[in-house]
Amino acid sequence: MSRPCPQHQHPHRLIQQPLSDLTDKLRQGELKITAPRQAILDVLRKHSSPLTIKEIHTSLGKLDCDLATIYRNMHTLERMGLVRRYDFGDGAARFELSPEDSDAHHHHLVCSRCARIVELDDCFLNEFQDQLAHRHGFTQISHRMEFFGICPNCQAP
Amino acid sequence: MSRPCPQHQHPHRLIQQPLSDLTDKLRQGELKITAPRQAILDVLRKHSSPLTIKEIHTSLGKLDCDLATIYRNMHTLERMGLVRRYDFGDGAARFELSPEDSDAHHHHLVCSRCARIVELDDCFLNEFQDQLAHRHGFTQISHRMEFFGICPNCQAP
DNA sequence: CTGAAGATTGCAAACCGCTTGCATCTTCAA
DNA sequence: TTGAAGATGCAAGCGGTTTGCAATCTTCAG
Repeated sequence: MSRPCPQHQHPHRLIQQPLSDLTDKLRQGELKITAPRQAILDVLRKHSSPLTIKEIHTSLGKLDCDLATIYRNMHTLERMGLVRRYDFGDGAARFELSPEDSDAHHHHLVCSRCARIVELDDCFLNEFQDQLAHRHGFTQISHRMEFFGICPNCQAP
Repeated sequence: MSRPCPQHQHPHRLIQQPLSDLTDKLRQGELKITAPRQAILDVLRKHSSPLTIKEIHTSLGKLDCDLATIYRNMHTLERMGLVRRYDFGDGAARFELSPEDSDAHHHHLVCSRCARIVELDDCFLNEFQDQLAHRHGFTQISHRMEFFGICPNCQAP
C-alpha cells in the first residue's frame, strides 16, 4: 500500500516555492495582489498542517483583516487550486497549501482530543477510485478520507 | 480489494429486523418508547440510504414533531449504536440504521449534483487503519471515507 | 503619471445547522 | 394508579459561513 519511506514521510509539507511563484499564480488567475491575500498565503506557507479560518486569522497578527475577507479569499484560492480544503468533522473547514504536484494529495490522522494532525503519505486510493467510478458510471470522481484516534500525548498516563 | 459480488452489493441495506427488536433495544438502553422515537426509526427502516434531519422530518409526515426532538433523538440513538452518522461535507449530518453486524461498516459514493447515494461494500480499510494506529502510536482509531462524483443521470446528455 | 474600470475589503446583517434552557407532558415501574 | 425520570415543544442562542453594499485599492491603458 503506501510506502513508509522515512524520507518521504512529510515530502510536500514545507512548501518551498518562493513567494514570487505564488504571486505569479495569482496574476495568472487574474487575481489582484492584496495585502490580506499575501498575508494569508504567508501564514499557510509557514504551517505544515491545515489551519482553520480562525487560526489563520489569529496568525495574521498585525494585519488584522476581516473574517469575511478570509472566507472569501479561501474560496478564491481554492477555486484557483492554490489551497486545499479539508473537513475533519468538527464544523470548521481547514486549509493548507496545495502540493506542488497538483495531482498529488494526501490524507490526515487527527487526534480527537487535541486536534493534533499527522500528515500521511500520498494517497493510495486512486486506482480503486477509478474502478469504482467505472463500475457505477460516475465521472469526475474524487474522495475524502480521514483517520481519527487518540494521539500518544493524549492517552492517559 | 472489495469484492464486487453482485449479491453482496446491498447486503445490509434493507434492515429486516422486526420493530419489536428495535423496541427491545430501546428498552435495554433505558430509553422510553415514544411516538417520535418510533416514527423516526420507522422512517429510517424504510430508506436504504442516509437521511438528513430535514429529510427525516418531512418523511415523518403526519407525526410532525419538533426538529429539536429529532436532533436529540439522533444523538441518543447514535450513542446507543442504533443509528450511524455520516458527514458528506455539505453541512448536514445524515443518518442510517446500523447494520445488524455492529462491527461492519461501509462507505458511500455520492453524486455531487443530485446527492444520489450509492452504498458501497463493506470497508476494506480496517487492516490498514490498524497499521497506521500502530505506526503513529494512536489508539481508538477510526476513519471516514466517502467518494464523490457525477452520477450517470446527472451527466450531460 | 494618472484616471477609470473592476476587483477587493470592511462592516453589518443574515443564514443555516444545530444546541440548549425551561416549562409541560408522557412513559413505565412499583 | 401514581410519581419520578425521561421526553417533548417552544424559543432563544451559538458558531461557522455567506452576502449586500458602500468605500477602497490594484492594475493598466493612455
